[in-house]
Order: sequence, then C-alpha cells, then structure tokens
Amino acid sequence: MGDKSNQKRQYIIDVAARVFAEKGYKNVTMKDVVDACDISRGGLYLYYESTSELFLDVMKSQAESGKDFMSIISDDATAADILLLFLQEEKKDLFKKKNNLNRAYYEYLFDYKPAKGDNYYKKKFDGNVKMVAKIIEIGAESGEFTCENPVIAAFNIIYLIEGMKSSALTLGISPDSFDKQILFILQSLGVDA
Amino acid sequence: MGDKSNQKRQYIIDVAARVFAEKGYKNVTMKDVVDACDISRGGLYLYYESTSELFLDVMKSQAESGKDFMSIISDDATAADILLLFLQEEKKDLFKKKNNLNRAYYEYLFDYKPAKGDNYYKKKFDGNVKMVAKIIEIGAESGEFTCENPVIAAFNIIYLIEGMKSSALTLGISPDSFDKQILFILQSLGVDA
Amino acid sequence: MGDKSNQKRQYIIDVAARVFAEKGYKNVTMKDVVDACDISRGGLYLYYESTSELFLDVMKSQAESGKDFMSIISDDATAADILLLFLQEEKKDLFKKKNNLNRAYYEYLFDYKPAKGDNYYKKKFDGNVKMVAKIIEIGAESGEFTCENPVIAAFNIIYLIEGMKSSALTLGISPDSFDKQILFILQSLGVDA
Amino acid sequence: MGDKSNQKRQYIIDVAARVFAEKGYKNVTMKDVVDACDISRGGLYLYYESTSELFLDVMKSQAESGKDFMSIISDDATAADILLLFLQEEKKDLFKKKNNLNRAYYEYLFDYKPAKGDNYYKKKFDGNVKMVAKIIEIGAESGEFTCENPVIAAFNIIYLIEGMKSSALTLGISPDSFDKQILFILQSLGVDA
DNA sequence: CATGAATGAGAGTTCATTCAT
DNA sequence: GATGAATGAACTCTCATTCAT
Repeated sequence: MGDKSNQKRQYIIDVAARVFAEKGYKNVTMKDVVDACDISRGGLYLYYESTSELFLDVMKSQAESGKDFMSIISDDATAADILLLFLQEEKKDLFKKKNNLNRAYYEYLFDYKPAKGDNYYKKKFDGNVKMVAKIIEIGAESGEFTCENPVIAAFNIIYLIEGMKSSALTLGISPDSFDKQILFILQSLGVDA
Repeated sequence: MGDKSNQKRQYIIDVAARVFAEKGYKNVTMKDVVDACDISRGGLYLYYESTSELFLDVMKSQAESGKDFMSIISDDATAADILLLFLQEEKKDLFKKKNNLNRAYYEYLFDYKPAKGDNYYKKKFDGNVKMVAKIIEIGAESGEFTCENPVIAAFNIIYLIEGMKSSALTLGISPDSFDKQILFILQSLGVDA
Repeated sequence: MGDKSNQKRQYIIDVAARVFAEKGYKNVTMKDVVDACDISRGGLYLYYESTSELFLDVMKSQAESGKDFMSIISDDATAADILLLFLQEEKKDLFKKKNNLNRAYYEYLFDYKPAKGDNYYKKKFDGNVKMVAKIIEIGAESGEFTCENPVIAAFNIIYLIEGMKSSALTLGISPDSFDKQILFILQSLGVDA
Repeated sequence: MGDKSNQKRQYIIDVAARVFAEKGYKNVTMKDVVDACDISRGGLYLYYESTSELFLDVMKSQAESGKDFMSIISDDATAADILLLFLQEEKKDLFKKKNNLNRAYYEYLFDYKPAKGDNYYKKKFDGNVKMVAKIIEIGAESGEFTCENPVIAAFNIIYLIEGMKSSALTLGISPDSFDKQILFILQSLGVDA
C-alpha cells in the first residue's frame, strides 16, 4: 500500500471534491463518487465507508492545499492594503464558479460537528479571525485604523463575510454588493477608501 | 371540503414544521411526515406531492404567523431602542430551541430558488433591510446615529446577522458573542451603549 | 331510483366507453372513469364495483345500440351486394378513429370469459357467422356464388376479418390491404368483382 | 462479467417467458418476475428496467429459438405437403398449453410499437407471408394449385390464422374448427384434400 | 487490493375500496 | 343516494453495503 494506496486515495479525494462542488454534500451518494471516479463499488469502500468520511478528507485536502495568504503580501503593504487583499481573496472564493465547496461545507456541518482536530472549517474561521484581528491591531497602532476592540471588529468582518457567503447560496448576491460592504468596513475603520 | 380540508392541511403544516425543525430539510422524507402526523401513507399525498411542496407551505405559514415587529415598539422609543429591539428579536430567533427552522431554510434554499412570490425568505430579508435602513435613517436625522449611507449600513447589519445564523449552525456561536456584535453595531453608529 | 338511476348509469356507460376506446381495457382504472365522469369516487361504486363490471355494461350497451345491419339492405340487393355491404361495414368498424373499442374488447376477453348470456362479443361473432352463411347460401342457391359449404366459408370470412382486426392493433394494416382481401373473398366465391 | 452476466440474463428471460405465458403481458409486474426468478428486488433491475424491456428480450429470444420450419421439410414434399405442414405447425403453436405467449404478444403490441429491428412479431408475420406466397407460387407453377395472386392468397391465409389465434384467446376455438379451415384453404387452392 | 454482481432495506407513489357525513 | 377524505396494500425503484472471485 503506502505510496500507491495514497495516490489512489488522493485521486478519489480530488474527484470527489469536484462532485461535492457540483452537487453539494447531501445530494452526493457513494454511487455518484464511484461513477465519477470510474472505479468499482467495492473499490471505493476499501478507502471510504461513507460520504461523510470522504468529505472529511476532502476538507482536509482543501485546507492543506489552500495557498498561504501571508505569502502574497508584499513587504511594504500597509494594514489597509493587507485587509483589502484579504477581503478580495474572500470575494474570489465566494464568487468562484469552479470547485466551490461552500454549499457542501454548510450541508456537511449542519449534519456533523467534527472533533476539533478535524474541523478544518473552524480552524479556517478561527485563523481568519485571528489574522484580521492582528491586521487591525497593527493598523490601529500605526494610526491607520480607528478601532477600540480589534478582536470584536475582526469577528464582525468574518461574520459579515460568512453572511454574504450563505446569502450567496440562498438568495444570491452581486459582486457589487460585496464591494460596497468592503468599502463600508474600511470606512468604519476610519480609512478613506 | 374547503374548511375541513384546510384544517387538515394546516395540521400537516404545523406537524411538518416541527419535523423540519428537528431534522432539517434534506433529512426529512414523506414517510417521516406521515409518521409524525399519524396519517396514512396515501393520506399525505392528497395534500402534498413532495417534501419540497410541503416545505413551501411551511415557509408560507411561518411568514404569515410571524409576529409583527412594529406592534411591539412603544411610542416613545428612540431609533436606538428600536434597533436594539430588532437585534434582540433576531437573537431570540437564532437561539430558540423549539421550531427553529433556520437549518431547514438553508438546506431548502440551497436546492430550490422559489419564484419571487413564493420566496418568503427573501421577502423577510428584503423587508428587514428596508426596515433597518429606515430606522437608521430616522436615527441619523434625529442626530442619534452617525451614518452616511443607511442602506449599506442596513445590509451590513443583516448580512452580519445572517453570518451569525449560519455560523450558529456550522460552528456554533455563544449568546455572548452575539451581544458583543450588537454593541459593536451600536458603537459604529455612534451610540454610547 | 329507477329512471333517474338508469339515466346516471347510462351516462357512466357512455363516458366509460370513450375512456375504454382511448386507453383500452387494462389501462383504465376506476379513478380514470371517476375523473372522466366528473362524479365522486364513492358515487361510481354505487353503480359499479370494478372496471370489469362496468365494461360488461359497455359491451351490452354497444350491442344494443349497434345499428341493425339488415335495415340498410335495399330490397333489390343481390347476395354479392349484401356481402360487400357487410364487409364494408366491418371495414368502417375496423378503421374508425372514434369510439373504437376493439382493443378494449380483446384485453377484456383475454382476462374474462363472460357467461353465455353476457358474452356480447361472442353473440356478435356467432350472429355474423350465421348471417354471412345465410347470405352465401342464398347466393349459392341463386347461382351467384359457387360454394360447397357456406358455414365454413362464413367462418373463413369472419376469422379473416378477426385477423385483420387484431393485426390492425398489433402491426397495423392499410385500408388497401383490407380491400384486396374483400376482392379475394368475392373471387373465391366465383364473383367477378 | 460478459459470460456470467449473459447466463443470468438468459435465465431471467426464460423464467420471465413462463410468467408471461401464464399471466399475459399486462398482468405481470417486476415483482412477479423477481419472485419467479428467486432473485432480489434490486437484482432484476441490474438487467431490466421494466417489464416492457424484459418482454422485448423474451420476444427476441423466442424468435431466435424458433425452430427453422424449412429444416423439417422432406425433399420429396409437394407444395401442398409443405403448406399443410406449415398450417399444422401453426395449429400446434395455437393450441399448445405450455409457454404459449400469444396473449402476451397481443397485450404488449397493443401498448408498444417496437422499432422495426425489434419487432420480432412483425418479422415473423412478414416472413410467414413471404414463405406462404412462395409455396403457393411454386404450387401454382407446378399445376398443383390454382391461384391468380399468390401474395394476396398468402395474406389471406396469414390473416385467417391470425384471426383464429386471437379468437382462441377471446372466444375459444376447437381444433376441429381449425382443421376445417385448413381444408377450406386447400380446397380454395384447388387441392382435393 | 480490486471487482462488480447481488442483496435487501426503505422511500416514493398509485389506486381500489371504505365510510362518516 | 352522493360525496370525497382516508386508508393501506402493492408496486416501482434506488443505493449502501457485502462478498465470492
């Protein structure tokens, strides 16, 4: 097993990610994955017992492959620059057409509450809060931002994004609306945007 | 029929609402509803062909039974009072244990985009935005609030709430966190809360 | 009851005949008849317990309403004239688009063998054989036809028609083919047609 | 699979043929076949989606297994011998008690008109017409038969048989009646039978 | 490891038939 | 008589899951 096994496992994860992106989590059956992977029914069961187990690995894989946000920040960027960049990345994520797993994430997490170590969505959420809080803190210290409580402000931003993400899936949202909220945030922090 | 029929119909809707609140939308089968209603298999089909059709009526029923927010506002309330009241109502809605249909709403709306007339969730959303914008506008005129663009601010508040709602279902959220965001909003509007 | 009851009964029979003509016998459910008659489910059951019972009355009604073939024969008609007329009536019956119950008859009779008194299809069949035999006999006596055994010749003709009728329902048949068989029959009887 | 799969498929076809022979086409459900085959509910669906699909293969199988009529003709047989043999084979087919699919054929063809390639009943019909026409033609040339138009005479014979077949299913027919019609045919062709 | 045929549980759906009004 | 809501039996169909090869 080992290498070869892991190759196959990763192949399944990648194909399944596409399937979950297309159909969400709840609508995907083991048969769907088998068909998409073009492997045997029994073959899939050697690796995964259920779609939930499989989705857990899809989330893990996504978490690992996520590009490091920090790496795309230039050295001379201001706090506002960095915050704006972050918000634009989130916008990209929300509006991307391909491999958009947001719906699947929601549907999965409605049903399952993964143990802490396996809750990659929570890790991402918490990481984002922490990062935004840090950015705001730095901005506040440098006088760029006006903010009394960076952590609460960070939660505010992250919940706002979360709200736009879920609304995108239920009611729809336009990129323009998203942009207006970005501006609103920056203005709230006292930035002339 | 008519009357009798409508009584039964309403009975089914009410029971189904409890079932959807317990299990979400996607996990509910016609059989679940039949069992909960204690009627015959065929009996339910006289009224509804599918869970989606049934859920549509549940949403409609909820929309109609929703208490009129305006009616609970006292005459001498300030804009801040009213906004606070609204946010506390939303908090109640989010944290209520019984008949909480939020998850079901999400799951349903991921799958179906009801026609405008039937999209009670959107109506609620749009109505809330409008109302909050109005409250902020009035508050801004009276000098209570500081706000340049009440509509965008209103969207900000509603998306924020939406974000906390969906997060409550995926990662969990504490009442305390919700309260902190309420405070943050009011402070952003220049209120000493 | 009495009159009024019989009126309703006849109404049901007439509507049902249309339904059977459209869908055959096996494809018709009591519900189909209820819907077509625009009466209540229970209402139909007051008159008929099943589609088979109903179809029996449809057959009876058809048998009674069938126009008397003899009445359309002119006084100076020859045996060949009469035989031709009969064959043309059969052709009309086979190719008629409206209220063609042939398929329903077959499907019903595959399932049920009505008691002699109720077997209107058999009565019709036997009556036709008898009549054709008589016509041929008369024709033979008058020298119009050449035929040793009019009864067997009559059976031959009736079975032939039966074959074309069933073939019409299974494989299709053209009016032209039917005509050719008419000619063939007459020639077999020694008529220059 | 392939082989094994085809073995099972043939097994299903053979069992289903018996079921169709017993109950006709319209009265047979997938469950009937499942029960008769002693396989699982889902098992049958691996091979056939519906009784109509299954019956198509039953017809195909019957067509393939049908003994070659030509092979039972002795070398010194006259045209009349051959024709008589054919008619006797048809008689056997009509009166056989086991695996008589005639009723099922009718019921199926009332509902479906298979594409040309799949209409084995029509192929048989057309083939029989052609063959009988050929026999008559040969007989006419050799002076055995008197017949002006072998093709129409062939159609006459085939429709006659068809009529006796369907009558056998609706009203019943005796072997003796069949025999009389055989005689009648031969006499019509000028044979002293 | 891998296959895919086979199983069987369970959901969906339709209708004949009953029965309180 | 007449109604139509209600019942429940029976059928269709899909998939998670197993297992012999």
